[in-house]
Amino acid sequence: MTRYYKEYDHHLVALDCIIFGFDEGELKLLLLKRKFEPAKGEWSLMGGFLGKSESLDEAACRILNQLTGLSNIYMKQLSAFGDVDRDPGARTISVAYYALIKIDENDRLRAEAHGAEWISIKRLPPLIFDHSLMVEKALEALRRRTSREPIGFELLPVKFTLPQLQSLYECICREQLDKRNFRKQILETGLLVKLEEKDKESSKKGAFLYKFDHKKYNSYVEKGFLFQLKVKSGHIIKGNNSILD
Amino acid sequence: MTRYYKEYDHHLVALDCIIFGFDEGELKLLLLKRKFEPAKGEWSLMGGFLGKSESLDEAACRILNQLTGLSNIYMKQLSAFGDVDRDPGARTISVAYYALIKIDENDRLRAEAHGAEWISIKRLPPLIFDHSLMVEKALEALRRRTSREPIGFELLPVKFTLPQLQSLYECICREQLDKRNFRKQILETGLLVKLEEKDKESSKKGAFLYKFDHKKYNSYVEKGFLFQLKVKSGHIIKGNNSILD
DNA sequence: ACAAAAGTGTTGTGCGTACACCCATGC
DNA sequence: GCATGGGTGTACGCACAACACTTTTGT
Repeated sequence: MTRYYKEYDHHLVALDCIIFGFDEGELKLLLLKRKFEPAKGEWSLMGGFLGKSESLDEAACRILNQLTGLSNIYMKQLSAFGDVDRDPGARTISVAYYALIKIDENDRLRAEAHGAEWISIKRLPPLIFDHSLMVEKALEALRRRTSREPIGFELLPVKFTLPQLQSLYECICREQLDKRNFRKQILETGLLVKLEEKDKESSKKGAFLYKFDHKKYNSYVEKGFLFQLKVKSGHIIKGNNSILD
Repeated sequence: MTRYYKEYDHHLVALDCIIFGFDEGELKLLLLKRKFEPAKGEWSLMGGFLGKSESLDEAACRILNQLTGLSNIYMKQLSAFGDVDRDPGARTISVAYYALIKIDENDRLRAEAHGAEWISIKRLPPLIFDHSLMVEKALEALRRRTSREPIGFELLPVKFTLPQLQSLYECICREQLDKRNFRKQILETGLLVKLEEKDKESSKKGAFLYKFDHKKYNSYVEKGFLFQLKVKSGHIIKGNNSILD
């Protein structure tokens, strides 16, 4: 189909996925040890190359699916990374995506079968190339988006407790929240449905389970209502003069 | 330098620039009529292709410079656009950047020499390919960023009046602002320096000129202070289910 | 009975919002 | 002298932040 633009350079285009999960009260990333040169054996994001007949979004979903077996996942483009020497293997433009997934046992096992591991963002190892930069930017994007959109639920099981939800928000925005204010604020939205069941995993008393009312949320969105959780959406980073957003 | 990844597809990578300016009380875009096929003669963003030995950021700056002659411009990456058929000329990945520039006479003349025109965002013509989508996303990004960062000053002359600044913010957030509240809020930041001079262009009485205190702002940023202008940062768009941010 | 986590209301205050009149100047 | 746009202060109400005790149940 190339009929025009013949005289211009062509480039490898890669996709890299920053895969967020929430488990054991910690925000985690799914990382893997690279299985090929260059940088074989070092920690890396899950990545792959763009094919001729797939869009960027499709390629990102394909790559996420390869590692996790999951589809229909919350996934957003983060940014393109295009420094000339970012990948020592070859000039490669990488488009990074971040994904939010609900970790469960199946995913965990499948990921481990691929040599992947869930690692807390508090204990990240050094990553290859510019992957650490991607992770940093993904965290900033996650924080900003959390203050505009109820995306926390993408990281929790369908049924979750309010203490769990609060703990997740505390991880994302890196500060303690007041239990009463948090519950009031989140319940006021009317987007949580209280269930009859209790979860007794983490306390003797047990905490009521809730689920997120996606239908109601979508109807709010259609009406143009804005969901705003008042949460620190991220500090300006010292010396952050990058041209990247 | 390609030593690895030989078996993967290579792609054309384009850059497209959404160039914002503010003039005659309106937010404007610098658009041009395409000079080559396909879609010759139609309205388009300024664009170009990524070369072998330049980063994405560098290429975007080069392309902006070609059209405007300007460098050291406020410019941020918006997003990569990668639908398979987005450009009928050939499979092309486009990375869009938005730029904020201070329109002055010189720029205007140079732009016109290239067949470019400043067009109000209220009167945009249809654009080629997915360029209208890019513009829409750039506007959303501009609105969000305006609420987090004092970027309005990038669109005004070095010396500007408060009525001018207010008018700019009103254009960006699409609502009338109260004069007294606006002035109070913006002056409270301590980031504006009042000059002795007045601008008499737009009123008999004349309005005092101010300049933005970049040094003070940078020192605030270093200290981690957050600049927050309380302005509508953009509505959720109905049916906006794109995977793109 | 005690430890550990869940659940529940009230009060003060600071910030955002609403609002109306005088001033300076050119024509 | 009048029309045009620039400049200024206050009062109210609401939404956010701070805060402590009771309940349940497993051991």
